[in-house]
Amino acid sequence: MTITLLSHDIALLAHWQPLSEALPRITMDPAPLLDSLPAQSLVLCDLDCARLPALSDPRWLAWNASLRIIAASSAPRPDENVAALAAGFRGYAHAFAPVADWRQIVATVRAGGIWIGPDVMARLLGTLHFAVKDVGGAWREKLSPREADVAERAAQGLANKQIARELNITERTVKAHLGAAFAKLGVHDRLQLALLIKGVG
Amino acid sequence: MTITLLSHDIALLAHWQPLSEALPRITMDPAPLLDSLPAQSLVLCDLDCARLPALSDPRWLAWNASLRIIAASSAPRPDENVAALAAGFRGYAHAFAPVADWRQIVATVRAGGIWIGPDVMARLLGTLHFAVKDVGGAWREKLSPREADVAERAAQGLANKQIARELNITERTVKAHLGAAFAKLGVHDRLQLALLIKGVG
DNA sequence: AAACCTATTGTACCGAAGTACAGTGCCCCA
DNA sequence: TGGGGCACTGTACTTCGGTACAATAGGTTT
Repeated sequence: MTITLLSHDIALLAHWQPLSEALPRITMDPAPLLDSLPAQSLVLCDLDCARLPALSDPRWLAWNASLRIIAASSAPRPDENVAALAAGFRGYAHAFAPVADWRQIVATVRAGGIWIGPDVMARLLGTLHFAVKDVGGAWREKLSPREADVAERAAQGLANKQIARELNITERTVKAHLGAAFAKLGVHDRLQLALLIKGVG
Repeated sequence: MTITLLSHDIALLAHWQPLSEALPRITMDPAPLLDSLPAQSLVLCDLDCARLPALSDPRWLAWNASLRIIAASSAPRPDENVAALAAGFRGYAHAFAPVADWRQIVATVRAGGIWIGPDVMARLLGTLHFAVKDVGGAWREKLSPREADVAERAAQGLANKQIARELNITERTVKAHLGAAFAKLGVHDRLQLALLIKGVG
């Protein structure tokens, strides 16, 4: 099955080339092209494309009903991601993501699925009050109980001094536990620790 | 990597056989088996399996925290799908979906993703679009474009020096933008900023 | 023209975070 | 009876983050 590549960025077209057997279609005005594609066609669409309707444009709903369009953004944002999915896009990813990732995304969509990144999935789950807070909780097993206590609080935004008070230990001990946690988890500071523990980033 | 197949339906086990190099584990009581599997194991679990806990059973949360379980149903229903995701399952699909589809689902989950069908995704977005958008995009609108650039990178764990290099500005300017972002968003440091932007905590 | 927002940079300072190099005491396992 | 992991603490140090008090310049609004 051929893939239609839709972008005005030569570098991006080159990046995507390995995904598509056919040559890219060159067009200055994307709308008529989208209208003319056969049903079920797979399309990679660069959202930075000139003359592209806004995601809120109802035409996207029509196109996405007959086609399978994956959105690409050179600067992905969660809100744009959600808007794209709401507009019916089958996926949303960084335009210059590794080709291997793009292959995976394309394969998922081709199989009738929707590609959704961990970032947006985390928001969805959080919004739904899903009790999956410890999915990805492997970090805890790598730490001693006390280290986990400290790491958890640091990841919530507490200062060392606050953690010390809360656990009835000195700030020095907090630093010791945190340092050990950094080493064991392969991070360098509490922010990276938080992103790891919270399963984002 | 081996895949554990969990079903009491001989026909289904045969259907899944091509997915797994190893022979299926035969068990009458699934719970102990799930307890004993090594972390990160990939499991295909037939929800029609006898003696399986209900999806609301908290043990699923524990299992899904350490394993990667994909639910299969011979009669998929959207509500069951949502319940499965809420229980932490990494995917939900028709048990006798084509093997090619199952391969795709397994690949997606193995890559750390969650496989979600188009129908449920549409329902999720239909009901949650606005809530998610609020969580995900509100902060950006409160900041100037440049402040948002800096804040976004800080929330990813980059140091001021790295951000400065990336945006071709001095570290001082990064600090200025960050300070302004802190004030506008009502936080006091980059960690709280990250938690706010990432929509966690 | 004045007021305002934005983007940019400078110097200087303070406190928090993180690390290096220690030490003590407890418990468990070989 | 060691050795090792864990919990805890100390002093001293460096680096980073954040703020205070500035300045310059381009753009928009009133």
